[in-house]
Amino acid sequence: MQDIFISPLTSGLTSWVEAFPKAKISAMVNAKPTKVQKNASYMFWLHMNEDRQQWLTSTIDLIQKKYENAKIVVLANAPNQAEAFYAMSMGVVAYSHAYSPAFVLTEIKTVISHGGVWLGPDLLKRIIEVSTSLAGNQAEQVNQHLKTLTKREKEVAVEAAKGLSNKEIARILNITERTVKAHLSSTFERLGAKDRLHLALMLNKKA
Amino acid sequence: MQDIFISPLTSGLTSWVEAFPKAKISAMVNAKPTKVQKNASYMFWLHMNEDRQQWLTSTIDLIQKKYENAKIVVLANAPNQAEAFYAMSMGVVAYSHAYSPAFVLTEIKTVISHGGVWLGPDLLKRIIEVSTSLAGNQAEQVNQHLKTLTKREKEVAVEAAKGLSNKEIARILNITERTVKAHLSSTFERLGAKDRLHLALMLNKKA
DNA sequence: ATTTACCTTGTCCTTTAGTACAATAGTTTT
DNA sequence: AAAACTATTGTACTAAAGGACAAGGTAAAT
Repeated sequence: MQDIFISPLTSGLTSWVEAFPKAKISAMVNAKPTKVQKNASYMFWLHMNEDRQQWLTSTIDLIQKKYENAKIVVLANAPNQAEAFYAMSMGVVAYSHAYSPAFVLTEIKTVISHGGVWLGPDLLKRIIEVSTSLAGNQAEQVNQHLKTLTKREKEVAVEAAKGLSNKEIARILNITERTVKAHLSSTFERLGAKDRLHLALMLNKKA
Repeated sequence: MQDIFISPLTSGLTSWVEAFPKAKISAMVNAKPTKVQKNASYMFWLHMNEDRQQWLTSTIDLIQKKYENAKIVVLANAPNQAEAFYAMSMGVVAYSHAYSPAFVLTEIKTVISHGGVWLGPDLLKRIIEVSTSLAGNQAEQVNQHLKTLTKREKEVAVEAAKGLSNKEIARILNITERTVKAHLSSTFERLGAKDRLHLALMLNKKA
């Protein structure tokens, strides 16, 4: 696998060289690669200075168009979360500090070449925090709530949380509006919700 | 670093043995370790069968209490996202399939021992999708909605979306309850919301 | 100067929501 | 078998919510 560092620097950082002595370093991606072997695989290490999101976007686009299956890693001078998210959403498979020591770089390469994705511990931790409080765990938390309810209460609760009125809920569950109220009342009590709006907020929670 | 596999199996899977021939395998964590060297570092590989969340929780707790700085990895027979999130939130530093090939296990160990955190590509991809679509997009969409409202309507709307009653909103905005209703009514019309619950769902949307 | 958009508040009325107090009947647990 | 939990529905009442109709005041745009 051929490593190519794209950086404004004329010579690579020492850690890069240490990790990958045979890597190429160039200022920009060769749009018309002279010899793109069929089975050759490329790993691009994009050196990211601040305020180059424009450049990042177009460069990644270019690489993805010209080089099939190329792995793209972003090395940021000043890593930041938003940029990392952005890069990953474009298909970048690793995001790390430009001054990461050599062993981290080789580690990254190991992970990447096995089809993995690499993020520094801090970032990953942050992502996990974010996601656990959001989507992933959301289902969990909702379940946590719902599991304290009886079967029927659950059914009523989820409909109510969608914004349906008691009458509508009654119709689709084929019970009386009064019964809906009964289930909702006990639901409120069990979950400590003040009313259906709070219930909805609990079950649609994003925090 | 001493590797300890905690599993109901009497002998480890072949990939485990291949990756770590010198690892110990035991059915449970030794609560009172006979010889916990000061500087010894331990890596626990918890083999997770389905429906053992209880066990997982208590085991992780136990390890964290008895072994300082121990790294904990979960190997799941049937990996699933919710469980992964849960485990990571408890401080587990890697989560993977129990039948991961040996090279993945060593890869995990490499990453972990350098202070990293390891997740399989699928899971990580999912996490990234989730976080980007949430953290980023959500605010956008809400703004989209809010910007069609007047200043005052906005203020009322956000309070209503939190679950406050008209009376409460009136108090904090220092206006009459009637005025709150007026703002809400026009808000409903502008945003096409049926009532305050729908408004809340719109403004708290997680998509 | 006139129109337009906001903010404010009033009264009146209808519809929902939610609770209190009860009751019947099936299921599960102890 | 008795106790506890669940599902169902009734009547009645209180309190919000939301709309209809109306109107006075301010500020900006035409």
